[in-house]
Amino acid sequence: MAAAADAPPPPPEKSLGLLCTNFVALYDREDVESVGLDDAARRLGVERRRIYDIVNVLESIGMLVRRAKNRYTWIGFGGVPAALAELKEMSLRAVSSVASPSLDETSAANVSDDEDDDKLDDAEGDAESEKLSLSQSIDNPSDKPDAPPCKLRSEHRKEKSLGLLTQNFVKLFLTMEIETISLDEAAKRLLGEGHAANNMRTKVRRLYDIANVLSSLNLIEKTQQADSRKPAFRWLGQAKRNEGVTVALPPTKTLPNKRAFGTDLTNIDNKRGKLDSTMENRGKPTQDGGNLFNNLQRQLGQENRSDFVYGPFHPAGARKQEHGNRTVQEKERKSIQDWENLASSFRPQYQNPGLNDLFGHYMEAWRSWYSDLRRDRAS
DNA sequence: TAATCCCGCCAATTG
DNA sequence: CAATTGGCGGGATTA
Repeated sequence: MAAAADAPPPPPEKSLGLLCTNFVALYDREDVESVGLDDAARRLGVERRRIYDIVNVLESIGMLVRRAKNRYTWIGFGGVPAALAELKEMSLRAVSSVASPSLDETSAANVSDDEDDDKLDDAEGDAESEKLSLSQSIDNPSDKPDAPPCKLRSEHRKEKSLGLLTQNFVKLFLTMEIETISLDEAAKRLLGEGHAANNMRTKVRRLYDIANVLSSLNLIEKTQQADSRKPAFRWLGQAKRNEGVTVALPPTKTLPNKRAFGTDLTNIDNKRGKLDSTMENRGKPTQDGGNLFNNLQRQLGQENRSDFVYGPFHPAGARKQEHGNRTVQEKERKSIQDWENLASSFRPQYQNPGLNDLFGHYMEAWRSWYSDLRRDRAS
């Protein structure tokens, strides 16, 4: 019972969407590079489980990278373009079916789910390699002497992961011909052929979660399906079709173009819960120190002199009503295909896997030491 | 009532 | 083995 309760009563942000908004507001800062799960859970006042949900989808979008147990590296919105480009390319690549190269609809990324299927598609370009484990020989006390199509048990789980679902969901938007899609439809699409009725219900439930998070990031927006009144989602993010890349990211952070003074704190609204004081953002003087990733990004950004193009910022909670919209409504659509290049610049990084790994470990150590050093006030 | 989606049990995975 | 991850879906909330 240590007295001292300093931390202001952990704001009870319940909905995943708001939670995500707060999560971003909390870590999307120049001086942030490491994110600890326990820390996040504590700061946001929610159970650990919820943090996993957020972290998983953010990672699938390139805003975070897992560094170690309980530890993630914050990349921020700067990592989104690259991830999206990767996803887009990935889905375009998968257009080829089994044969007959001529005549293709280029429609839809085909991904299935269910029992067995899906060809593993790892996340963005970056060291990846999950197999490599020989110790994973827990199977087979009998039969299946050989089984080429035998998926690792471990993969089966990943196939249904929130992260993968998120990527597939996004891919859908990046390749679709229509601009709006309902969750039911999305679920149907993502479920390939195997109609499993009950399976679908679960899939949709997951999509609700994902949609909420993506909405809070302003990558999608809930609308009405053209004619019918079915709620649907519209893609707001960048990297659509073969166009350049438009951006509609929330303000705050990245590039000191113009210190947008106060005007941060993107958490408002309180649809579900009743009232909430929302977390307060203490203006922390960006003491900063070393920040490899952000620096790297800034550097690249400088090289491409493109900067971000902040689109209209949505109230983050703009569910449906939005009268009294006093936000700058610059529908300006600046296509910056340079992002594509930027994406390429990121990928190469370290060819040598071993080196990459080493570097990773080194970073991890450094990171934990650093974060440990400034474990926030509290003692 | 139907559309949403919070909550947290408990099974995989890791270390 | 304990701890960390995270499917999954019952059932509470809302629209």
